[in-house]
Amino acid sequence: MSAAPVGEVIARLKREYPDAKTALNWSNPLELLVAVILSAQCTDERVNRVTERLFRKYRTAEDYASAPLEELEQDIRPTGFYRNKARAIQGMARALLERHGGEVPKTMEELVALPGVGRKTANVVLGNAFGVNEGVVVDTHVRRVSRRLGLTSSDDPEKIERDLLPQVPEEERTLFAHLLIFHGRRVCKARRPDCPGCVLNDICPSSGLSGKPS
DNA sequence: CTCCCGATAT
DNA sequence: ATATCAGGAG
Repeated sequence: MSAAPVGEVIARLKREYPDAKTALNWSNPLELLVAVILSAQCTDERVNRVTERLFRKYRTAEDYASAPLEELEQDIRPTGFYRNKARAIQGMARALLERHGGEVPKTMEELVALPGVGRKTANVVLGNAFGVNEGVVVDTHVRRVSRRLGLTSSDDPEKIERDLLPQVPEEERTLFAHLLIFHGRRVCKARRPDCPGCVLNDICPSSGLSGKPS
C-alpha cells in the first residue's frame, strides 16, 4: 500500500480541525518553553493545570534560577518525572541568564544547547513562539500517525523529521504537527484507532488493520 | 539501552 | 493490571 499524499492529508485534516493549535497555555516564550519541558510523557491538560499556578509564582528566568530545587519539584510534581524536569527547568533558566540575558534564544543551535531542551522542544518553541519553521515537530502523536499514513517507516524521531521535511511545505510545518496531534488524540489513537470514522480512511495504508500498532 | 514518574483511560 | 501521555539525559 502506498503512502498518503501529504497535501491531501493537510487539506482534509484542516477541514476536520479548523482550530488546531497548541493546547498548552502560555503568554510568552519562557512560559511556552517551561510548558513544553513539563509536557514530556504527560497530557497537555495536566500541564495546564500545573502551569496555571506555576506561572503566577515564577515570572522570569531569575525566579526559576533562584528557587530552592525541592520547592520547584513540588510545584511541578503532578506532571511526573518531576526531579528531572525541575533540574532541567532550573538549569535551563540559569543558562538563559548566563548566555542570553534571561531571554529565550531564537535559533535551533542555541535552544538545543539548553539543559532539558531537545529537538522536539526546540521545534515547538521556534514554530509557535517565533514563527520559525525550519523543522518539523515530531512527538509521540506525529510519530505514530506519520508511520500509519506511510509518510515514514522509521521509528527514530530525527529520521522521521528528515523524511517529513521535504514532504511538508515550510509555511505549513507548524500547522501540520498540530493537525496530526489533534487527529492522533481524537481518531488515530495509540490504543484503539477509529479507522471507520477517519477522514483519511481511503488514502491510509493502515486503514482496515484498525488496531495494528505503528 | 535504561532511567525518570504521576495521572488517566481501557 | 497495563498502556499511554506535545521527551531528554546518561
